[in-house]
Amino acid sequence: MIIEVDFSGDIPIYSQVRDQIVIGIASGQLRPGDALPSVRRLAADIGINVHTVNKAYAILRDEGFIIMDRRSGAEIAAMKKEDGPFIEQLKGRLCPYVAEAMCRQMSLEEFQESVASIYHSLKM
Amino acid sequence: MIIEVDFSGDIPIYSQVRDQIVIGIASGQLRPGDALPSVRRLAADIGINVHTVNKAYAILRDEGFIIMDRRSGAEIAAMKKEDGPFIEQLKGRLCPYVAEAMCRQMSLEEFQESVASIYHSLKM
Amino acid sequence: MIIEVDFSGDIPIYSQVRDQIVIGIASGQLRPGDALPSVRRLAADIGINVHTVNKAYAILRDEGFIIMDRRSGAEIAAMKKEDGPFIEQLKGRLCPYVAEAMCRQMSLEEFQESVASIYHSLKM
Amino acid sequence: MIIEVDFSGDIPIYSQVRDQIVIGIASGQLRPGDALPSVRRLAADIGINVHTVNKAYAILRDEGFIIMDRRSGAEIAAMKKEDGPFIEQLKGRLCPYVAEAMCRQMSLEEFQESVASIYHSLKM
DNA sequence: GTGGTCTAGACCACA
DNA sequence: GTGGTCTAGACCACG
Repeated sequence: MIIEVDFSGDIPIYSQVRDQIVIGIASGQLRPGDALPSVRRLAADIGINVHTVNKAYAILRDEGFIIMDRRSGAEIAAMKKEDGPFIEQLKGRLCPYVAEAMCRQMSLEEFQESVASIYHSLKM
Repeated sequence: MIIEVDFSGDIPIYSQVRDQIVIGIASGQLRPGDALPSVRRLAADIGINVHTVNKAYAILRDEGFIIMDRRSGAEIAAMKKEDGPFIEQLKGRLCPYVAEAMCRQMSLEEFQESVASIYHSLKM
Repeated sequence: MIIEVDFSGDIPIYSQVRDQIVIGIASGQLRPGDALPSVRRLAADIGINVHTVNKAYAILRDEGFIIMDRRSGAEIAAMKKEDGPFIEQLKGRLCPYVAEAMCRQMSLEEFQESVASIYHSLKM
Repeated sequence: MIIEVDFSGDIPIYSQVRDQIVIGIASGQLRPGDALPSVRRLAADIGINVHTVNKAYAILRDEGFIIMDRRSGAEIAAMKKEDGPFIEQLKGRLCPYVAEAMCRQMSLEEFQESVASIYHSLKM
C-alpha cells in the first residue's frame, strides 16, 4: 500500500498519514492482524520525519485502529461496531460540510450520492 | 442569530465563526441580502478580536458566501448552483470520514441516515 | 455617457468614477469643452455620496483632465502632450503588471497585442 | 535579492513586497525551486512586521507564484502559461492607464515602446 | 526552526 | 460609521 502526502496543503502530514491508513483499512487493503511498517521504515519511504509517523501511529492507537506492541511493532486491530458517541461526534464534524452543500444548492439526494460514490470506490 | 465559539477546542476561532455563518445561511436564518454585523460589532458580541472576525469574513467572501460592500459592510450573497469542482473537492474532504465510519462497521445506510438527520435539522 | 461602479470590489468608488471619466475622454465620448454633470447630479445618478464625486472631480482637476469653475461647473480640458515625467511615472505603475505577465509566460508581443486591443476598443 | 519598501507612499507595504517578489521572478533573480526567506527573516531584513510579510506571502501563494511547504517555508513555483481569464483581467486593470495615456496624446507606438522598455529592463 | 493563530491597540481611507 | 493596514508581542502546531 502506497502512502503519499501533500507537503503544500493545509492538512498536517501526520493527519494525512492517519487518514490514508484509515482509508487502507476501510478499503480492505489492510486487514485486522496485518503488520504495519515500522515507524522508521514508513518515515523513510514517505520521506518525512520519524516523529511525524510516530504521531500518526499514536493517534491511530488512541482511536482504536491499531495495536502497538514494543516488540512486534504495530498491527491493524479488529474493530467493534460503535454506535452512540461516535455517530454524534461524526454528525458534529459533518455538519459544516452539509451546510455548505446546502448553501450551494446541492440536494440531499446529490449529497448522499456523493457519499455512496465514496463508499463504493473504497469498497472495491 | 447567535454565534458561540469554543475557545478550548482545536478548531480555530475564525473557522468556527465561518462555519456558524454558513450553517446560518443553510438553515435560512440568514437570507441573501441580509446584512451581517460589522466586524467590530460581532467581535464585541462574541468577545474576540476584530482581526479574527475579519479573517472569517474574508474567507466567507473568497468562498462566495458574502459580499463586502464598501458602503455598508457585509451581506449574504445569492449563490448559484456549482456542480463540478465543488463536488470533487467535497468528496476529497468527506473521504476520511466515510472511511472511518466503514472501519467502525457503519453501513452506508446508517451513514446516509446521519447525513439526512443533519440536513433536516438544518432545514427546519 | 453612463458611469457604473462596483461597490463590492477593492477599487475605491471615487477612483472608479475618475477612471471612467478618463476612459470617456480617451474614447471621445467626452470632448474638450464639454460640460460634466454637476456633483450633485452625478452623485444622484450613480447612487453614491456627493463627497465621493467631489473627490473624483478634485483628482481629475489636479491631474489636468478637467477645469472647475465655481459658477459654470466642470468641463473637459484640452490636454497638451506631456512627455517626460508622465512616462516615467507610467512605467513605474505598469512594471508590476508586465512582471506578472512575464511570470505567466506571456510574450512581449502578446502583452502589446492586449494593449493594442484596449487602444482600439477605446478609439472606436 | 534586495527588497525595499517605501513607507511614505500610498501603496500598502504587503503589496510592495508582493510586487517586488513578482518582479524578482520575472527578472530571473528568483527561479522556480528557489527558497524564499522565512517570514521572520524577511520581516527583520526589511524592518517591518511579521504579519505584513505573512500577508504578502499568502497573496503570492493564492496567486500561484509561490508554494508554501509545511516543512521548509516557501519556494518559487513553476508557473504554467495561463491565457484566458488572466488576459481579460489584465486588460481590465490596464485600461485606465491606456486611457490616460491617450488623453495625454501618447500614441499606441509610444505606449508599446514603454512596455517594451520595461520588458527588456526586467529580462536583462 | 517554520508558519498559523490570537490579542491589543493604533491610524488611515472610504463613504 | 465602515473595513483596511500596520505594529508589537505572545502562544501553539508542526516537523
